[in-house]
Amino acid sequence: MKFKAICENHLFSKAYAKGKRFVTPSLAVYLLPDYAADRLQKAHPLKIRVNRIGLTVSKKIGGAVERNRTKRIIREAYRRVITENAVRVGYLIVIAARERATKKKSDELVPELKLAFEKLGLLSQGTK
RNA sequence: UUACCGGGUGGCGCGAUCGCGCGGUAUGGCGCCGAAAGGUAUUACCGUGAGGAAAGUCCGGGCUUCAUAGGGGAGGAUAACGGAUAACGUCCGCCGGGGGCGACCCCAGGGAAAGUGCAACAGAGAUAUACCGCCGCCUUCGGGCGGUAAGGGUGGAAAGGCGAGGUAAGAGCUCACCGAAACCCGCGGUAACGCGGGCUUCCUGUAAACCCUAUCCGAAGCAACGCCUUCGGGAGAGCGGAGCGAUCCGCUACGGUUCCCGCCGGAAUCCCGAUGGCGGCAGAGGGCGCAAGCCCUCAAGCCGUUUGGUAACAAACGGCGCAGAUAGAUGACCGCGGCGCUGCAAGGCGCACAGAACCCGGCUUAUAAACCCGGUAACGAC
RNA sequence: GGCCCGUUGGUCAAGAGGCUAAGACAUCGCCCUCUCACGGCGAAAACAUGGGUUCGAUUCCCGUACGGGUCA
Repeated sequence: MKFKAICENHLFSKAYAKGKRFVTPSLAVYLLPDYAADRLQKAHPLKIRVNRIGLTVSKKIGGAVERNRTKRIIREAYRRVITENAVRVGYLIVIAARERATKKKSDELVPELKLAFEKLGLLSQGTK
């Protein structure tokens, strides 16, 4: 399951400044409606609306190995959340790792991420 | 057995399920994003996918650009000698010095006898000196003048050490022995150097102070650079000569491998800047094929064997010939096994340091547990 | 990814081989004042780290750690 990544710095800044925020013990999630969603939907070969997602792991977490591993675990948790639940699309999602995330297994992050998505109103009513 | 010394291997393994990057084959779309260049799916299968340090960026090389011969200066690096290497500040051997009972380890290890500078405090005096002392002379008996580096004390360093002669007292002033340094001769060694002899001299330390000597070095770096795209800006100058003229020639401003000399360019239309993109970036050559691709050969490199060499290394033969991302691909989870710690046991906990970014050769630093080889000392046994 | 710098009290900083390692602000104590401020006097407090050169290193050389700048 692929997802579109955020790489521009200004989108991160917007998400931090204007987006809705929910913080769990090991993650901080920022959500902002994606103004470019319509344009991206047209660009997509299969005409699917997608969420754009950005991962932030600061140097405070550790070296390159630790940070890569943390990003992989968060990505795995995100993948499982969106396959097990129906998630509304057309948003910018920035997930920042807090210091505890390094030691977690991906099983433990799934409920956290799901809770955050629920509180932010990302989950639609119908189950998949 | 205990305590060490030197070198090397290695960097947990296997199997399910889900998932990722790249390449390929099929499937599939001809749409969409973008100003353009350019980019792009879905699904299935196959192949492939991080390190010994990928790190620090401390050296060396390839590669690329700077339109350009050469010489000099400045600046930088290195420093016994011989070799290895594409090259190195690396590696090997050897010499000298220092440390260790020893295996062995450490050393920016040229020149202080070319010149300059510096040596605080202490001390009389730091490259030159007379404070105390010793000796001679004078004396108003307080001391003064002269000689003296043997003795005292200071210091990291005080005119080589010690004995005899010598002297008023002393002094390499003279002599014997010892020590050090330069030079010459002989022997050994490719050489640094070592040993022996001769002669001369007795000279503080510091060059990781300036400096001198020898050798080497152009500068920048893949964010280099090349091409494409769209846009913006600038320069196409002056003088003299030839020619009816287009134009040509010379000089100058100016520009350039950054300073100087010299040389080149002095307008081929060229230069500068911005925007985004592709290449550089995954070796080279050949064959087949419309193409995608497939096959063959060879290099760099890696592994093994043999030969040469004390060794670094070289040569021959055989095999392999291997990641290419762009918010940055190897993960998650489960089971079985391995090793270590803990525990009577069941079990529990842990398995390091750490992530390629143009590519190589080194150095330095980080690194859990385990294994292998060679050697030393002490003790014990035979 | 490349290149280039820096590190001295709590903070800003001078010192560039030897002296008690300046100075300012901040802190603390005393004086001044009815009290506070200002002012005066005094105190405490530092050379990032491991080696090397040197008689002697904060300074010179090498390594390490940390921090910063710059190039699209």
